[in-house]
Amino acid sequence: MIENARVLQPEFIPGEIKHRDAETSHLSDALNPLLHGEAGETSFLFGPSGAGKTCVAKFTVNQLQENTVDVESQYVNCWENYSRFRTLYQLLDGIGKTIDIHRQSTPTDVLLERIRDYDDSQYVVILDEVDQLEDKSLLYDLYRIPNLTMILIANREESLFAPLDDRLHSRLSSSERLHFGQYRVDELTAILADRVQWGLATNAVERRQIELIADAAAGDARKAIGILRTAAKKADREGLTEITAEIIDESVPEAKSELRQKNIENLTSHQQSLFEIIANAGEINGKTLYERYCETVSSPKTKRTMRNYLSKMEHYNLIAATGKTQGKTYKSVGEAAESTAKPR
DNA sequence: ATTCCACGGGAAAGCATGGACC
DNA sequence: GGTCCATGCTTTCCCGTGGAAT
Repeated sequence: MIENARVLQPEFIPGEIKHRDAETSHLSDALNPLLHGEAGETSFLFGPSGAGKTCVAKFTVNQLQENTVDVESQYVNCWENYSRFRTLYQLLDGIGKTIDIHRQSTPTDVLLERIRDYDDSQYVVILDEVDQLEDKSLLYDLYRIPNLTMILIANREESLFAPLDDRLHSRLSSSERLHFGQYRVDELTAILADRVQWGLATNAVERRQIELIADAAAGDARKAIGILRTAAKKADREGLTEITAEIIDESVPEAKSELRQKNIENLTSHQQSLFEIIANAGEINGKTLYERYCETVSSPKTKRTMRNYLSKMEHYNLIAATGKTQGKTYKSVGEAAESTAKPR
């Protein structure tokens, strides 16, 4: 059934973008100076997840690079590279200047300097999930590099601007800001239909079933494609030639837990046992959680460290914390908590 | 009003790693 | 090779804050 798995991957960028014409042309205007060898304007892309921000950014930059030679580009996910060093390292990687820097024994200043020294060509940089960046002053440093153009992506405008200091605030306030809304069901359906056409065998799924998926995704394109991918794989496994409504029904929660399982595997063993305790308890307060954790693990970390872990897990949306101070309790996110928290 | 204690930020110690030097 | 040093990352220590219990 699956003929081209690549187009079902979350990072796939199609050759044309549907239902984001205004955003795409707006961003492409901001990048226009690059066609004449000058730096583009700093742009901000805001909007909920799965609204096409990353896709539009990558697509527009790709398009730009097809029309001009002397532009380098790099995409950095600041969620994964949240430290100043890691982000800078990725940026250097984009211009092939990481040789002899693999080691950590290089001060971050040197990395920044090396980017600053680079003036072979214009450099476009997409910083995704930029609100996750620990040290926001990096944006200020990057902003001051003449031939560097930044495209900054974040979920909510406030979450990015609130922690910025005045100096950066005033610099960036004049930048281009693009707000993305959620996709409507018919828009998602069109996006999915394309993927179906490119990636699946003909007649593998009916229009009505595509709408079903679009509806279940609640405006989130990434989620929609995830469900489609899961459903197609499932149908393949079961030897079906068509994706039925039943398959889709089963795939919706599966697609969700797939991502979740991935996140869980990224945790250290200590974090995993914490997660299991929370999942099994349903809801638990900090004190008893720490007590049980100490019983479970052979050499437990400090209470303070546990809190660090917990905030990280909250960050990953694996658990949710409610209440403040004394009354604060933790619980795992999602219904199928017990089934996903299998010991390893 | 007072005490208690969880929370979370910042400083500092500890750890792993790779480079320079001998 | 062996030793020391620099660096980023992780963990711990320390402490102010503020809500809850007494």
